[in-house]
Amino acid sequence: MTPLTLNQGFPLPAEPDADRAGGKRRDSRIQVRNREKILDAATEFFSMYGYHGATLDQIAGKAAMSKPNLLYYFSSKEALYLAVLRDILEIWLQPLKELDERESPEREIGAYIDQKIKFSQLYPAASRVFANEIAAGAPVLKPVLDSYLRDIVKKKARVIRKWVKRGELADVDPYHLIMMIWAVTQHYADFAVQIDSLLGKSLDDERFYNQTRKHIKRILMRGILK
Amino acid sequence: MTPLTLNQGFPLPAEPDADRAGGKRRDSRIQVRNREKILDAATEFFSMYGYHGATLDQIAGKAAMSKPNLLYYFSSKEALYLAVLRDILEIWLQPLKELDERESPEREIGAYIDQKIKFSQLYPAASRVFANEIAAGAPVLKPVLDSYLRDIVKKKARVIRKWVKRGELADVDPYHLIMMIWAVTQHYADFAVQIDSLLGKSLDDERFYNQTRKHIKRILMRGILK
DNA sequence: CTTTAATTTTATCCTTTGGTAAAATATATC
DNA sequence: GATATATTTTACCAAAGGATAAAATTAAAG
Repeated sequence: MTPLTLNQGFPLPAEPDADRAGGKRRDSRIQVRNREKILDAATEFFSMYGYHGATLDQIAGKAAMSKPNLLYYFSSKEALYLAVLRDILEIWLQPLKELDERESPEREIGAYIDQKIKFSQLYPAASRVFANEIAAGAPVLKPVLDSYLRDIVKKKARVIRKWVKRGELADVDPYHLIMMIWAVTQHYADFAVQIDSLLGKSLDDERFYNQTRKHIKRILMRGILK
Repeated sequence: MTPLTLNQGFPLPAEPDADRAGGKRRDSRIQVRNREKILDAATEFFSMYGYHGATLDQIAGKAAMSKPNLLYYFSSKEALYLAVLRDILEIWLQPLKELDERESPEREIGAYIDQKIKFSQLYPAASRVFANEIAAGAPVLKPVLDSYLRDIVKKKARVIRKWVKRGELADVDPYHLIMMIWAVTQHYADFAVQIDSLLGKSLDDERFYNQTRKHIKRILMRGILK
């Protein structure tokens, strides 16, 4: 059970030293390296088995250390999960922040799609952890969605609306447009297995990656440009 | 742990009496009702916590019976999960099968989008279980994806290609098109929490449902029609 | 070198959870 | 209503898994 009760406010964006208890020594080389190894392993297993399904033994094993050793770096499974999510959210959200109303929508939205697809290519496991968290009802991320994400999206919706008003974009709903882009780009990471079954391809294949990218852009752009 | 080893062939489509052991009596009224209650409860919890995170106690509780009683109807957690997946796949796949090359792409693809969005509205939890299974690497469904689904999609890709050849559709890749439709329509079920955070709306709201449906169709259709 | 602090290992605990056994109760059939 | 069968409950078990304590080892500082 344990339906995750970490909603005690999500320190965002990434406060340095979020976990380490008191004011210990500074990040030793080994400290940094081990935390990274753990986070990588954790991302992999959380993405495969979800929060509940992943075990500290697996993660510790993959990170080549004992479970108590892992717990030396992250005080609990939940703390580790939280750290993973924080890292993901950071890179996941970055591209949206860059939408710039002073540029053309063609250029800006095109670049946005490119960046989102790139994220799916580079961090498919991270994408799945995120998807999992949301599908599970966002037990941990809910507060962030309700505040941080909400604000950014609202702001960017305004940018899109401006383009529409200027007549540079068809009359689309900004929110639905953003969600369509999210949906399509993330799909290639979250459903990679399915795509592999159907096409025998993955975004790792640079050829397929580019074909996918262009195809998505073409259809979406045709759909929204005037 | 227990990374799900049920890949011993997936009896599809839905063989009657897949689980019940020998040749017992026929489905009594109570048999049917209880199985249904269990499947509903299981879908809910699998969708929230994933296969590993959901517990038989939770599911049994929701279905208003004891855990051993549940195990009387489904021989194991895995068997239950499999039954849930089978039910989902059935309805998930149905609409695609109906794509008919003799009709216009506008009508057929439009209808397909409608049906997929309807599925997201009616069975959001089921959609999330499915998404979860795929994101987890499809430990159970992989064989089905590789055979059954693969064949159907291949067949329907041919239909789409025919439309392109006839000049009724822009030059789109059939596979990417199908996946875009899946991505966008499922997104509204799988990421419902996120949408609720950003918009305060869900597909349960008939108004929002229709707005979403029309919006998706408009953009996609503009993107692919000649 | 010592001494102190950081890191790792070993042993262990306690709860949760999938699953079983067997008794008890209900339901149906003759 | 007696007998057989189906359903449900109660009591358990063994394994897994998150977490802690404390000893052992390694690294750093003076």
